[in-house]
Amino acid sequence: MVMSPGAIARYAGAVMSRWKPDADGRLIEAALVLFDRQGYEDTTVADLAASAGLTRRTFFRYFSDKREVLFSGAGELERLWVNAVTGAPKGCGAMVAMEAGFAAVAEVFTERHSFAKIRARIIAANPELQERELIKLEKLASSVAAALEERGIEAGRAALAAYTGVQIFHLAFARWIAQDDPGGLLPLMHESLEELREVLTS
Amino acid sequence: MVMSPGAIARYAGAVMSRWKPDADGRLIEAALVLFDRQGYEDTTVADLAASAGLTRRTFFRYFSDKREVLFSGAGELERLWVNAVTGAPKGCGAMVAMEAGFAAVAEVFTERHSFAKIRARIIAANPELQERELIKLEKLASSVAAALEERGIEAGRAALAAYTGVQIFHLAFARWIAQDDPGGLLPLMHESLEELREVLTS
DNA sequence: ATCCCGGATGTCACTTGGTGCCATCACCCT
DNA sequence: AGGGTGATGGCACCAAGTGACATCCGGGAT
Repeated sequence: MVMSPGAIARYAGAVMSRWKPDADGRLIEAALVLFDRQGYEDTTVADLAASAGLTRRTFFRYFSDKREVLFSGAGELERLWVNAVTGAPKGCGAMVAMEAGFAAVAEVFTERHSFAKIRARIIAANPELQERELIKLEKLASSVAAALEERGIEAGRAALAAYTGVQIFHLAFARWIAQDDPGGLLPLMHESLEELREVLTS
Repeated sequence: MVMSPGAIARYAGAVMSRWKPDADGRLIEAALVLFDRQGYEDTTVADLAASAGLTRRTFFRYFSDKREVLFSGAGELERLWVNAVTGAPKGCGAMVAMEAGFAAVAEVFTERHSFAKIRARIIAANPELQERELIKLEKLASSVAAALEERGIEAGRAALAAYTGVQIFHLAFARWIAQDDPGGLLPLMHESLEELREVLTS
């Protein structure tokens, strides 16, 4: 299981507090287990909260809604990608800067292949969750586009590069989930991008 | 206002029935007006139903949920695009077949510019509606990909062409909404696609 | 030691979206 | 005349969110 920021902080020598530590992490863990076992629809927020030793009201203090418990990692992903784009070698083109994000993202996912598989299975089984996933990708693309603009790339080209890059990531991620090699995400992204270049120019 | 299928059928010589005709059309109309005037969140389904002379329960017989009342056209859009792809000249490449869809889609939207503007304003103001829009585009892309496969195009290339085409449509549509020329959608789509080719190969 | 403050949690009431079930009631067909 | 049909209304109910307030313990200030 991936540790939440809170979990790490408390693990690192914090004193025993009044409440069991890592409430958000426990909620995420409960969600993964229960959603996968009995389905998203058939799991109530009260179920999740009880499984984590909390109440409904407290769940909504950590996550703005029931779907969000599966998407807490989206912010981190966005930060990673944006930083990679921002830190790409000065003067390189839009797509090259974009691809710097590929590497950063692929690396962080290699240790989470089995986690990602379960999560993907849950999401694939429910349209509400797919909607949330799509809007997270949209947000990601728009942030990456902003990072490209920051590098002096014209807005239109930045948007095209960013949205296409995220689209490629999405597709490659789906292929990566469907296979068994946890390290194969980066090559899949590059292959997909090459394939797109081919399709567009043929 | 765009007439719903029911409205057209009844308009074409149907006899007076027990109920006021075009219930779904009235609900859509009410949604456009009320969502725009007082916001999506601050409009209840009961408000919409009352405005159309119906009850909450009846609303949910026409639309599976509150968001869906703004997306009844998605099916028609998908049919149009898929038919265009299927009917494209035999033997032409993936992207050329895709672009046949561009023309079909652009044409149907030229008469709905002001409608589309209002609708876009409503959607832009609410994340729930943006999510629904994104999943409709996803569904559109996947159907177009299937239509491309039907033409003998390999699955991977079909997916890339379809998702990219829909992405381009999405971007061009946003630009079209932001301007005043109701006929300019098709050129915008082609320009955006050309721009993408340039970004990808530079 | 006492007091107070702050922050994480619990409790409760309430609105709204969404659904299942049954009643109604005009129209149509035989 | 009578029965079927289909769109609608009414009602009860569950689950997702939300706002307001109470609680309760640890830590710091006096």
